[in-house]
Amino acid sequence: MGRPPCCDKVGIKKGPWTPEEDIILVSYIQEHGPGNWRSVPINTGLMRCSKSCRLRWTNYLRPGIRRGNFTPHEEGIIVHLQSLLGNRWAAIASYLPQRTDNDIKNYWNTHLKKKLKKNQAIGAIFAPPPPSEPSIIPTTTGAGHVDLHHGMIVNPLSKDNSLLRPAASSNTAEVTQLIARHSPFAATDGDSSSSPYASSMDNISRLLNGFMKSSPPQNDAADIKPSATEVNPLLSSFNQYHMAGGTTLPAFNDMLPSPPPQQPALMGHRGYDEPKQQHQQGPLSPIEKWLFEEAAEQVVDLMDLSSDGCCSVPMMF
DNA sequence: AATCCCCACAACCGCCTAAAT
DNA sequence: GATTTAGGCGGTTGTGGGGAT
Repeated sequence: MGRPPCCDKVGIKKGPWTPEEDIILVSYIQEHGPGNWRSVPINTGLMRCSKSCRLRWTNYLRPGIRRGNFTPHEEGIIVHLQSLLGNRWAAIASYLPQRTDNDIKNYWNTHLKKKLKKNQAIGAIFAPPPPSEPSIIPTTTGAGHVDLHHGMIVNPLSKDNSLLRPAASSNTAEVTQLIARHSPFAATDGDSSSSPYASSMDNISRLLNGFMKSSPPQNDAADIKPSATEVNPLLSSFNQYHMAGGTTLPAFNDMLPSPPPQQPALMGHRGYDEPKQQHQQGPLSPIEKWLFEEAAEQVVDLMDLSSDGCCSVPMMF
């Protein structure tokens, strides 16, 4: 009794969103807040299905997301989390609050997977890994990882990830802190994607600037800093909305102490109470902790090496 | 200059889950 | 408890841009 596709109604527009549609959507959400997506096309007159509206918002228009230009640190985090969680992009994205699952997924598929393959090949020639090393990192192309609870290899692509879940989220606070240690966000300015259109805050402010001519020049950076709200009136009003809803647009560091699901306040707006099935909070076992920290250090270090454009050291992936 | 090919990414599709009825 | 449906997520595809020929 599958649910029929929501979008096969006649008259539903598909394909790339236009700035005009974005304006309509943003305006509506600014007024009503995200959620109740079914009513969005009805109330706005957008010829889009609700799903498309939600996707457009969560992946591109939602304030606080960065697009493109993944830093080596982010790459490291993604690679590591992917090895831990498998292709659970939403879960991975929850640890990179400024990134969307779609973006991470795309980046993985187009860049990181290739890197891994390439460097795996190089590694096979130059630097065979010690056999006893726990293979929770770039072991591979993500074809397997160690289930921390059961000490077994789990295929993340398997439909049944149930074994993995507890391990992956056994202590999200610690995981978050660990990642925070390597977090690029506090210090690094991400610049916005080079894409011509469709870039989150850039977009929104651009859209809004159409209405508010007096908008000051803004940083190219799409990253959210507290000051961004001062220069971006829309963002400010978004913040007001978020505040009203019990959330705000915190700097990444502000979010760190609280793990998912509460952690990424932004994530709340995705609607994704990510790891729905997860969050069995509990202390990391010593081995988990060791594995995780060890792995993260290695990945981050390696990513640093690889980002230097230095080829003298064989990389892990 | 024209054509082809490859890559990156935005968007769609279909399945799953949970909430509502 | 069964059914319906909105929302969420991961996989996949379509398309435009840029580089190679």
